[in-house]
Amino acid sequence: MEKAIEKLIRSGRKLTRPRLAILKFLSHQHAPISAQTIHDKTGIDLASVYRTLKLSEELRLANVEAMGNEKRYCLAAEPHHHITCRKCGHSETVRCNHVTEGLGNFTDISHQLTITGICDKCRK
Amino acid sequence: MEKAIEKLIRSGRKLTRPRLAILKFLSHQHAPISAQTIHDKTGIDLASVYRTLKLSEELRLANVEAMGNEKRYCLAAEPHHHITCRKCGHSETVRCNHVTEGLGNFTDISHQLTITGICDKCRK
DNA sequence: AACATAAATGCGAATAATTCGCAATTGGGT
DNA sequence: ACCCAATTGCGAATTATTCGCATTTATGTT
Repeated sequence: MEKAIEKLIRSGRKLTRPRLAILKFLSHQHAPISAQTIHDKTGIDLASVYRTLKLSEELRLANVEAMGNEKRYCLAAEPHHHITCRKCGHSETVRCNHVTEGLGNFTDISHQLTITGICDKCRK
Repeated sequence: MEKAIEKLIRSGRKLTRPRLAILKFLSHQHAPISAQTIHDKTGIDLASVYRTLKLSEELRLANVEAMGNEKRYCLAAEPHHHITCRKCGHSETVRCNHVTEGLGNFTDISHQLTITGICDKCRK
């Protein structure tokens, strides 16, 4: 989380109470989480949650994935992804060696790997 | 595309005109595309486009990624992903060896890798 | 080849997700 | 402690996605 806060400040933004609360909250999650849920759990205004998440995406403090019809976020800290059960939603962590240098004609690479499967509890 | 059609039929669904048109349209894209765009270009009713895309996601005929605030789809044909420029949106294809067998406690794996970067044209 | 019928479409209306506008507040420098 | 641009919170607006239902259409059967 420290890294995210640093980046935020280095970008010239203010480290506000809501932003800190959201980053802190995100840092405690073990699975990607939606704006609505962050709002529900932290009480921070939904529009502000969206603004912070959008900013976090831009500054790449957080990664996003499409789950159902909402976006879910997690801190882009250590190289990792999640694998999520398509039946029950249970998530586990998957380590990964991020590619960050270059790929083809592209530089400044960022990536998000969304993995789904069926977990052992759901496998009948 | 043939593979997608096969899967669709094997699932017991009808191979309808709109579904075929959408799959065909998707198969011609070189970058993931939104429901709205499919509707615009094919004239198929937006609700039907959504229904077909949702079904395609469920049957895993197509992969989805979150781009901006809409979902974008591409056929889940040969193992590949896209890398997209965060400035201009330009996409290129990235080959990949899909993991499909098992990962941790999970089976029946599906994954979607969303990669962004800055393309050479945008790199000043 | 026409028939029956469950599945799918198209349309309009509803809901959910996300963003906007603006007055009030606040973090970070001086 | 003061200033001021950045940010918040709220409500209203948009945009994305889904629903309900009458009509149409694939597909199996005669």
